[in-house]
Amino acid sequence: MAAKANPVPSVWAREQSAPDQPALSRAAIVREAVVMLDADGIEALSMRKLGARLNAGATSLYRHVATKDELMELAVDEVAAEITVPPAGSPWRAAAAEAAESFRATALRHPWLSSTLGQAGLAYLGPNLMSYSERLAALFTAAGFPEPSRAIDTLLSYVIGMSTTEAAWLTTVARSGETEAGFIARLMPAAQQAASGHDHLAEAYADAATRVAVDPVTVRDAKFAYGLEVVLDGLEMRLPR
Amino acid sequence: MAAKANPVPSVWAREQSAPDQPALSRAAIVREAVVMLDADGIEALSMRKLGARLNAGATSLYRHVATKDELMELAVDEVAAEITVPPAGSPWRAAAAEAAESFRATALRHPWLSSTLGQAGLAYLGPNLMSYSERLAALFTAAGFPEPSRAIDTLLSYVIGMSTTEAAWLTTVARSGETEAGFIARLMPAAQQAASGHDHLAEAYADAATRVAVDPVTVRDAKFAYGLEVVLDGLEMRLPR
DNA sequence: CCTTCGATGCGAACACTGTACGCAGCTGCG
DNA sequence: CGCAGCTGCGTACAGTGTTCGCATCGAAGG
Repeated sequence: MAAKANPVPSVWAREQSAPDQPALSRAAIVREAVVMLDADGIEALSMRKLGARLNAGATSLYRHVATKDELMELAVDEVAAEITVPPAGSPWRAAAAEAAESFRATALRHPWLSSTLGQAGLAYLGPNLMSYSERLAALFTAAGFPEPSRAIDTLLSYVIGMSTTEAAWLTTVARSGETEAGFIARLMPAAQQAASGHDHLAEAYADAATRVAVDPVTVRDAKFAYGLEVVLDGLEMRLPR
Repeated sequence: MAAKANPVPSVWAREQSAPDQPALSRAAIVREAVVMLDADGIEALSMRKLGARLNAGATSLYRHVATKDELMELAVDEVAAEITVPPAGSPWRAAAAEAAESFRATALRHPWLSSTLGQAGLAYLGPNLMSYSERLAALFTAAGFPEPSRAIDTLLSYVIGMSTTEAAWLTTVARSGETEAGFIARLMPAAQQAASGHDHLAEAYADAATRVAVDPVTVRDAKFAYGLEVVLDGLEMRLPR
């Protein structure tokens, strides 16, 4: 490995020159990548297809983006701008809930976000992610948390975990071409059979099946809300009284 | 490649099936896949390399496994057997904490587990995962939770979210070839620069840097434990008294 | 004993992937 | 005008998952 002056070369250090928009630019590439990711999922994005979508050759993209991983990091930061956090000083609990719900909404709008972010650890340092973290830190500090970063990590872990599995589920459903309720109905026999011999599990599946048949979206919303309240209750206990 | 094109076929030259290794079987394939995943990470596992490791051609594996995705599902279920859950009726809170910690330990032992599981949604129905869910359901039901599956989903979301980012972090560190503290020290300048202008963030980074320089493992353990207590506190409030 | 048959291993091939390299053409500056 | 550097891209390489048809082989059936 070549030793380098800058210890950790970051995408964000290199600034893009021309802010105008000729056909091919980093901004245009990232924007189109997000469109493709949203439409066809993470494994449908290839440099060649992305290039074709931009009326460019595959290898032309490498003039503006060092590698595909870097492109993914840029795409994550692009959509991270959509996550909102109420200003510091807002009533804490409602504000935290709002931030969490905004994260979930963004993650469901871009189903590749959660898993990509989760697999990145803390290595993504894009400006939008940084400003997002900063706003969260400001909110929790103003609320009076003695260890705001701990509280934030807890909330984010819950939100990321729930959003990742939810997004994965929705992706699977979408790929099946069926409606969510229909897909569940088709999956049910296999699930029931796998659960045979496991009493609690079988019962839970049966319950879920009847409830979900009514309105899967509401069920998922309620599930997320339940866990969110649990975490917020736990956090509130850490606030100095 | 240098397959011995033996010019003089002889009964004696032909090596006999050695008993040293079991023939190709689904179990052997999955076992070796887990070994490779643990050693070199998820993107280093290819059907060809796995076949070579088993003294078999790449395509031979397809006699026992339908697809690589199916192989991953089998691998997940294989290591899922390592996660322990205390028997139903154990003191609830300690038992739940124990189950969560066992999950985390398994996820860190097999850093590909969390992300693979998260991306699968609820589609994995292997026997070990089912029995794991069943034991959790039994534990939470016995504890008296009115909606055990909700409580379980909450706890699991937190644990999966935290473990995924932690495993990703450790993978990144391992790939750098440095010690964890050393990697952090090298990453710090970039992080500080990215955080410039974000006051709370910069302070949080500075705090983390000094604390982590002492012992990163303890810091991560404490971080997980904090969030776990938060979630358990929130859950305990849902228990009828 | 010989024959048949299903299961198993595998070499070759296909359609992809990410990316390095070197050559062309354009643009803007001296 | 000349030239330097930026931009696009065709080609190529080393891989990937997976399909297909052929060879082998152990056991079962006559």
